[in-house]
Amino acid sequence: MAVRLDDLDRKILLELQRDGGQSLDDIAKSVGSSKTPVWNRIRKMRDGGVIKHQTYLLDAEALGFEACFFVLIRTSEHDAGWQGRFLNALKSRPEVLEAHRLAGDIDYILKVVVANARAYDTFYQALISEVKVHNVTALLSMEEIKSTTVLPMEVG
Amino acid sequence: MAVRLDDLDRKILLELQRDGGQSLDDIAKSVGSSKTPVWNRIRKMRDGGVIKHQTYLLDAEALGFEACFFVLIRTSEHDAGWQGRFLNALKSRPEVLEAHRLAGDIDYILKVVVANARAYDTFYQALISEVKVHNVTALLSMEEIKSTTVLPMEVG
DNA sequence: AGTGAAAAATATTAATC
DNA sequence: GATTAATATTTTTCACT
Repeated sequence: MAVRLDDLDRKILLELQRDGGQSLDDIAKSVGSSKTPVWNRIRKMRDGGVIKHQTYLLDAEALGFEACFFVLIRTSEHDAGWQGRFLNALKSRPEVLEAHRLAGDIDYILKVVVANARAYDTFYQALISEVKVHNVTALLSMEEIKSTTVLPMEVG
Repeated sequence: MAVRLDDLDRKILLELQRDGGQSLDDIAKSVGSSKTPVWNRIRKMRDGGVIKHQTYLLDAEALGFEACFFVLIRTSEHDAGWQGRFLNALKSRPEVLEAHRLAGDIDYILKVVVANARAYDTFYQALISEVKVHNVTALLSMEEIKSTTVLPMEVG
């Protein structure tokens, strides 16, 4: 791990996460520094891979994505060929916003965002026809209570 | 919902999500338009709530957050008082990046990001001492296969 | 490593078609 | 509503401490 961060770095990261549209001047003021050091630190953290990228977060419902499912998957197949095909299937499908390989008796969890339950079923049928899975449980979100991308960093 | 989007709007949103650091000129070029209309549309979508906010996504592991848990919660209590306290507990804890109320026999799912398993246990003990829950299952992520905030929009 | 000023690039507004 | 031009802001570099 090459990049070492101090408290000022963490304050800057917190500001960038909180509002990525601020000017350097605003960030410098918030963190008690000035423009150039803030800029140098941001560049350092970007080059070092601490900052992955910059994006705009949209309102899924306003765009017609009314259904969010968490999908729990158990599989009996664990060979490399199956796993490769499964991973490719997940990566190629834009409805899959997140996918994790798990410890324990559930093997994978997915977060799938689609227009409605019918669209989920289409996704599901396509997935299981492409790769064999032993058991699938879909959990339907009724309400998004909280959603943030801000990591729980501690600053002095 | 007041905001009606056409194909150019969706192309712009896709670019903003893909790389939120591009200049208006670059976006205009990508979507086949010019600066001013792109800017007007972005403002309209921001004012209309389609664009929620702008942020920087960080590398959790580089910052020392090595553990990600999905937490499945069943509860026997469903009265308003309990629910209010539970929601406040989730919203006030920065380790909880996502929380959804579910349909079906599992009532809630959380995404919790912490430094390590010990930090998760601390979080868990604090949570259950604050609000009573019937059953908790923690799924530990071994590997993040995919992670994106880009919604699966279709453009012409 | 931080400060302040200068230069370059970009965002924002306005005028024009 | 799009295009181009004008202005204001902001980013980026640089010289100095």
